[in-house]
Amino acid sequence: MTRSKSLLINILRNEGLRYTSQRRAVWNELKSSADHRDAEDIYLCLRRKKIRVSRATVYRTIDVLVKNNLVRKMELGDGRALYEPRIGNEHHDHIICLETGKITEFYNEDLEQLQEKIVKQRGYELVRHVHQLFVRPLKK
Amino acid sequence: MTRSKSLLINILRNEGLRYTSQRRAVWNELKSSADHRDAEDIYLCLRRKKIRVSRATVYRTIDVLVKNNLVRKMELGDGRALYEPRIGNEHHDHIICLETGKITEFYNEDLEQLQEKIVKQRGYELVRHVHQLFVRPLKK
DNA sequence: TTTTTTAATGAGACTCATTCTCAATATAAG
DNA sequence: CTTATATTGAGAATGAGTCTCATTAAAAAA
Ligand SMILES: [Mn+2]
Ligand SMILES: [Mn+2]
Ligand SMILES: [Zn+2]
Ligand SMILES: [Zn+2]
Repeated sequence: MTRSKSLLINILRNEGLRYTSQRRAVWNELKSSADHRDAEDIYLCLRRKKIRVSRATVYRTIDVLVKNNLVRKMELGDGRALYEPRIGNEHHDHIICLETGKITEFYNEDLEQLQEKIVKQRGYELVRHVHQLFVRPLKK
Repeated sequence: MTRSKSLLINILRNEGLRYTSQRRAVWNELKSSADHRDAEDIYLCLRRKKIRVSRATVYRTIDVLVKNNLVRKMELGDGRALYEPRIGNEHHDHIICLETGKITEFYNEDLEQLQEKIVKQRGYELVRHVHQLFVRPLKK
């Protein structure tokens, strides 16, 4: 709590930004999320908790958090972006069940290294990647 | 030419759809594309060639083509979807250069199989996947 | 071929997530 | 406490894509 509060303060200070109640609230909401959430969901949750914040500020704050690696953005192709906190949350990719909508996380070292190898071979350096596996439950 | 024309006719017939000049034009435009193109680009190219077609029809036709595996849809997270023909074009994934915007294609058998293994392990069957590597040129 | 049936089209209204504008407000420095 | 200015909220704007509906054109029927 104190840990991540000072985390946010430091990031804001570094960027020359102010530590406001809205930014604190958005980060609190996001960092305590178990699952992957969209901006509207965060906005509505904060409002329900009587926290005075606007959609614009939710979007603006999320941008700051993403830019500073506190939050990861993910797009599944349905129009709205999902977000998840990155603290205590190692890199992983996602399996999305087309039937239930359930999102499972996975991490595979070989896969990660293969990617690095593939881009290096072509004279590139890997900056980030998107890897999503859309699946259906196996029927037996 | 006759080959892919009858390809389109058969697909339309199968779906109980009509073979129209607009559908022919959109498919012709798309199938002869070397690179990855968005709907607006296709719309504008057809208009420039004096082909009478509307945006709505371009979108509707692309949907038919995607649904029938003549065209692949891809989203890079910048808001507009890109499309590429699938005939004479084996499965591949994409490397996107953040500096130049250049899109390179790659295919790696080990990677494809790893994905299958990963989802099977979790009781799923892989339906489709998105794999994009965002890179920067290696400076030496 | 001509007629009939019905799917397809075009123009533009609409949607919806996200971004922008700008006057009012709050933060942090002095 | 005062000042300078970054931040905020309300709602307008944006933009890719979808929808509506009157008109047009395939293609089946005659
Ligand atoms: Mn995740
Ligand atoms: Mn490609
Ligand atoms: Zn990964
Ligand atoms: Zn692949």
